Amino acid sequence: MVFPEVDEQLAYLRKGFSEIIREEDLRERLTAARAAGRPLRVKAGFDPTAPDLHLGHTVLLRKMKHFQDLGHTVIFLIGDMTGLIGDPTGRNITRPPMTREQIIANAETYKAQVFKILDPDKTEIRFNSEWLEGMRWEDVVRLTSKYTVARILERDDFAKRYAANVPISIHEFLYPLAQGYDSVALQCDVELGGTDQKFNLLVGRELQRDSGQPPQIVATVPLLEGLDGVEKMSKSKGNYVGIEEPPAVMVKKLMTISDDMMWRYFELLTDEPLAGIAELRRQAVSGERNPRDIKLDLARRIAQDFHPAEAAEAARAQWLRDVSEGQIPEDLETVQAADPRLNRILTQAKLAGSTSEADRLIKAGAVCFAPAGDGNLTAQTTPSFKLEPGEYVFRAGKRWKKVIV
RNA sequence: GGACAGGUGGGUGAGUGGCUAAAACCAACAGACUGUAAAUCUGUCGCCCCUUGCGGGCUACGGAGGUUCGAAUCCUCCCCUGUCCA
Repeated sequence: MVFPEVDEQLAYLRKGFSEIIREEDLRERLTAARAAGRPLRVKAGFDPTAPDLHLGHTVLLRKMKHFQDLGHTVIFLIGDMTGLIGDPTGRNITRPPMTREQIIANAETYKAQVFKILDPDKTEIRFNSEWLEGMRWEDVVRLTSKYTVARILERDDFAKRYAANVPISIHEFLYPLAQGYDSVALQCDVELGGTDQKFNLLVGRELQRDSGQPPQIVATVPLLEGLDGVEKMSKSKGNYVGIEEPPAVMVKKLMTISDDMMWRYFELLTDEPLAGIAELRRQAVSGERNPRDIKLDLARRIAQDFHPAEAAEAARAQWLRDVSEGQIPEDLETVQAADPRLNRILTQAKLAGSTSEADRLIKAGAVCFAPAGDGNLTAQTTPSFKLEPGEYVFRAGKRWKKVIV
């Protein structure tokens, strides 16, 4: 195995991490690995419950890929023990433990998604139940004795919850230890994770040192803000772009980010070098290029990571046509409506969640329609307005449907 | 084991017998303005019905009962959370 020069590797790896603990150690480890012709073992852990990946996850996956590009081995660790136990943290929701079958099914879903970015030949997929499941009570107690309550309470989110009198269950203390133990079991050289994982990642160093292994290098990636630009991207917040979404949806969603956010997306989600990003930014600020076009190009590039180039380009063109020029979109979903009253049509077409909501939309002037083929949409603000039978194109706010009445 | 505090709409959080479908803020949705971005302004923001009216009905403040003409608000029991003491 031949690896690039250490300096070259370091430069390639550095971009996109928010912190590397410690960079000198990484240099040393890279040097030793190169001399021995041995790839580094780089681990990142994933939750078995969320096999629906979005761009937020890809920030980390992209860094994993970068290690692979340099010839190193990446361990995609699925923390299935958590899933087997069931996590009662969420207050009102009792999350039932997952069955082994579910976990295996989730893992398959992961593979399908993750290999859009990672190189399968350089990826080991592992489950932490492999070593955690066989531990005896005695082993677990010994593991817990390696850490103190005071130290574990240093973890930011524990500290905050403790201060705010928000419950913390004992088993939550066990997760950082389990995660750290994973590094011991896998003899990791490097562990990657989000900045929110820093504490857990550092526990791995302690436990490795304790068992006579050189402590792993810890590298954290920033958490990607979602489309709203404020909260971190997450499915439950609805501010996400899923990597399995069609290119047109990706582009449409990405175009709603603020101009400020797009530089961050460039940095974390594309391979554009920092100097290139700075140049684009200059062009936008100076008015040399319309920021919209730069954003559109960003959206296209991101879509292209998960779809063929032609599809991404088509999505870009479609956005311009549908959204920017305000034309009636093509390929509208067609729905049958049995009741000819306007508010019923909206609920039947799922343009509104309830009749009450439909009434509100209509009164707010958000609804207009036209017979199919006729480009002149007319607004209608009477909820019980009855339509003649026929085929119509409907718009409710930003959403469109074709409806047969 | 004992004493105390608390559980309200997607979130934070007011409200201690009728004026409360429930303040305020956030989120969300819509309209205006734009590059259908952001920001800003305006409106909406439980469900259902119609003759769409500042209309009518139903459901809602941890759970189950009770008091009352009337309860998120008072009482009883239960469940959950936190604090202090042991």
